[in-house]
Amino acid sequence: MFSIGELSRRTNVKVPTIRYYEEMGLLSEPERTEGNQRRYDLAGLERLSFIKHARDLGFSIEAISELIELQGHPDRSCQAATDIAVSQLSEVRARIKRLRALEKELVRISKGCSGEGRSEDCYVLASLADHKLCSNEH
Amino acid sequence: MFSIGELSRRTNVKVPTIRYYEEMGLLSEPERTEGNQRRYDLAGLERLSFIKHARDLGFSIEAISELIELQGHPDRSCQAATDIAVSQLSEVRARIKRLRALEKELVRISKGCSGEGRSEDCYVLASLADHKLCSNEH
DNA sequence: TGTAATGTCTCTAGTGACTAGAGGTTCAAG
DNA sequence: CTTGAACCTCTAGTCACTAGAGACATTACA
Repeated sequence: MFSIGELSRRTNVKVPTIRYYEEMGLLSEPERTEGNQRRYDLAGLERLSFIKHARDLGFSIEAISELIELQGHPDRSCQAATDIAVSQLSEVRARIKRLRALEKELVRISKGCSGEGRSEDCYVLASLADHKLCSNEH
Repeated sequence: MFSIGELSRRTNVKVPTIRYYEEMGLLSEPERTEGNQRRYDLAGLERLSFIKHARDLGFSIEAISELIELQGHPDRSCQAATDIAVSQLSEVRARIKRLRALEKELVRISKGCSGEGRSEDCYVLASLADHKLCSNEH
């Protein structure tokens, strides 16, 4: 049995975040000491590790809720879990694509100005003011 | 002179967002009709286009504030503007890097499960539960 | 056993960048 | 002059936390 601080250290999830997950229903309410402090067991640790890992991979709290639901029903089909993972993947890919366009644009804008001139003539500011100077859509 | 709705249509920025930008100090308070409705001129339109473009490129409201500050002082050095653009660029690159790691991981996890089995044996769920199954750090 | 330091409790409010909705007023077209 | 769309302000909600206040519990050490 460990305290919330101990759990925090072992999972790298901050204490208030653990309490937040509990409030959101991702973690079931743990046992308490006589003095009302939370005490966790191994199952609690594993559950939190699962959540942490999924969050690190960018899954939303809602998606994680669904995944946990599934874990609780080992006999059910795991199609839903696969769907969630696949849709998460395509979201990540979409974000990458978008960021690459931004990167290109920012490189172009940054290169245009040495930072030595007066802001009146700054290419960075001009580029932002006038979309027509942009090389691609975004 | 155009109304807030007209401005919204021309810039593709939603009406409540325009009001929000005004509240945040990005847009100066426009003239009003006798009936208290906002009326914008060309300067207002250009200012909002600038903000929109910068937001699309991922600049924060705060960064945009600074850029607008600079625009208001054409005689000042534009080093600050360049700095902001460069740091934005490196942030974008960092995000891309991270997302690419996640992408790789999600591909691996998704491939591991056809979605046909029972959730008990699902590789997606197993991967999330056990970080050791991961191929890389994240 | 006493005490001090650290940890934990609940609760409220703040973050960023909006978005939604209520309830009321003004404008432009016909 | 009427109707309906657009506009006004204000409050509250979103997501996933984070920060802080003020009170209570636990632990380490003397």
